[in-house]
Amino acid sequence: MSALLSFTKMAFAAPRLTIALGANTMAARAYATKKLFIGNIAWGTTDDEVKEFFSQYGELQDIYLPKDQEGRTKGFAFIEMDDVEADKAIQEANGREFNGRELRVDSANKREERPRGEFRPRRDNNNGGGNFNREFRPRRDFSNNRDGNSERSFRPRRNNNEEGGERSFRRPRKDFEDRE
DNA sequence: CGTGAGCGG
Repeated sequence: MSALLSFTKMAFAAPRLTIALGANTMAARAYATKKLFIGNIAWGTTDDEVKEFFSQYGELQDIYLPKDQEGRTKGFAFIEMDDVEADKAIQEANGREFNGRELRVDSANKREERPRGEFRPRRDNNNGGGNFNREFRPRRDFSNNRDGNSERSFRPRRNNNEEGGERSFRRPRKDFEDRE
């Protein structure tokens, strides 16, 4: 009984092992890191702001935010940090407001982890529901002029606009008057 | 771009 008690006491009293890292922290990065995808970032957000925001969950091993020519964020970022801290960041930072926008924090595994050339739909904004079922609409068939003759189905409309009485005046052929 | 769903080097 007492042995069991002491065991549980030890288990619960086990101090959080704090490994005193030496000079090079990078070499001591024995634990896994995780990359996070941060979405819905406000336009004017900078690297330091993102870094500062997520440093409260742990030390950032990497941070990258794509920007356009004017230096503004494209709206998302990638950070890399310790695994458990990254999970903590997902739990706590996802949905939190940052610069007026609700952040979306999730693990990032889409671009470079894509195994084979899977089909990646670009922005399909045809139905705003967010589902990517691309309804394929066959475009109009203009292929019936492949023989190049007069079998085309499209005929240019005659110009019948009589705006202000000034219809398109067609000059009479002088050949007739001169000839006859 | 009176931008706002997404996944970088």
